Amino acid sequence: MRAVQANHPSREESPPRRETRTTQIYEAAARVFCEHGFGQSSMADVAAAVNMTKAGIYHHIASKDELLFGIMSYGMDVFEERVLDRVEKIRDPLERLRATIRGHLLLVTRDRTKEVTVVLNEAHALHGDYRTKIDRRKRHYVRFLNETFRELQRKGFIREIDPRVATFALLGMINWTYHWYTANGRIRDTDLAEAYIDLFLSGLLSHDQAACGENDPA
Amino acid sequence: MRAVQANHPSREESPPRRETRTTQIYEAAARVFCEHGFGQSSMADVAAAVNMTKAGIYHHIASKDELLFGIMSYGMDVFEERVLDRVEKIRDPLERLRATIRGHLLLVTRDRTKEVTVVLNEAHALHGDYRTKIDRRKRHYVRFLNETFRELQRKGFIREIDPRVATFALLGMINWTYHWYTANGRIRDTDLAEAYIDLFLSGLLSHDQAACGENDPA
DNA sequence: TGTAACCTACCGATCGGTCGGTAGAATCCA
DNA sequence: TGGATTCTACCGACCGATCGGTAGGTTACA
Repeated sequence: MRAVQANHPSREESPPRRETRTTQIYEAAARVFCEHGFGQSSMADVAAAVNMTKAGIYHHIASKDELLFGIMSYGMDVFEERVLDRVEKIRDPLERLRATIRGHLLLVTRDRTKEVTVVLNEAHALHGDYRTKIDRRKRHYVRFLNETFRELQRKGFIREIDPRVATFALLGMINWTYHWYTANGRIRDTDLAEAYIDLFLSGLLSHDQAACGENDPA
Repeated sequence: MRAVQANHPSREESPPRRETRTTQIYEAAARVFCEHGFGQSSMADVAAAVNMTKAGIYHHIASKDELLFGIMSYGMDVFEERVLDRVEKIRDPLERLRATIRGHLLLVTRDRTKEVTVVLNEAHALHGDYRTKIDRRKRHYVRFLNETFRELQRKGFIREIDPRVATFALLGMINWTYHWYTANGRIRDTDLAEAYIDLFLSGLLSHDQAACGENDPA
């Protein structure tokens, strides 16, 4: 009943999320949904992941759908708080783009917040109002990227390319990492971020043929 | 009983898939799984999509899991037949890469075969032997890309970069398109393919800036 | 003593899957 | 040629299990 906006963590509070039982449920549910998918996970699975009974967690949440929405809302909260809100303030569009790539990628690779991954993975499991609300926040980010590319183009930093193509190419590169990246593998996430920035801005081809030669000594 | 390998379309037959009832079920199921997700779709939904009863479709398939595996196998068949098998023969690594990007992207955007999308979307819904088999085929493609990047590097066409990073960046760009691309939108898929090739190889920066522009203000 | 947190026990609905049965086309044998 | 037989494709009815969710009691703490 009440839970929808009362219980889910509000945006004003800062990164160290208050550790209530409700947030524990959110976190555990995010892990479960992430591993098996929303449709394949039962509420009993979620309950077991927090060492409670199914009835017990229904004291804290209103429904399975609302739980998913709460998780995604929190995922978007984290993204906006830790990435979008900060980079939007950066004046220089090129530096803004670099900071965005870095911030967004590190958020996805540092697996603390499975909620972010759920946002990417279970978009089609949300319906109605819930879907609309999350989509609106996503679209804001897409528009921000589009606008940044347009500005870069106006100022002559980047060559002619459809901003939407650049936007979705970038989002694909970054968001896809949750399919393959493991934190304890051989690739450090900070290295990956810089490699993606470099790859996206300068491409893959050698610059030998360019007049001034390359400026990054490997 | 028998269905597992007897019923799913074999690889030797060419693109125009024989239109049996079984393949109709596969196609309809792929559409349903694609729209609502595997876990959220019931066998009754699948049955309704081919105008049959649930009992009726169980005459053609063995289980829901086997149906998913069959769909993914067919998706991989199509990908290998129409893309991988062809580009593997190309000698020149740069042209091979271009052809791969083009082929792979057009397969994802031309929405004839929802089976390919299911492979991308429902990987975690498969288990055991089924999972292993699909994963092996995917890994073959990843290795092919890795190897191509390594060859490009050896021959000096591309600059120093971890081949795995390049591989997954490329896969992300391409595979992510099914999240946003609509065939009847304003972007033609053939244009998108060339734009991706260009973006991935040459990057985003204007060429006059790329090489001699400012040093990275780290 | 009140209230938040949590439990056991249970609900109706739906799930994946199976049963016995049947219409109609194909096949076989005389 | 034609009746008997078999096979393919399918259905309505149903199964046990599990689903999301709830009613009402118990416990712990203020």
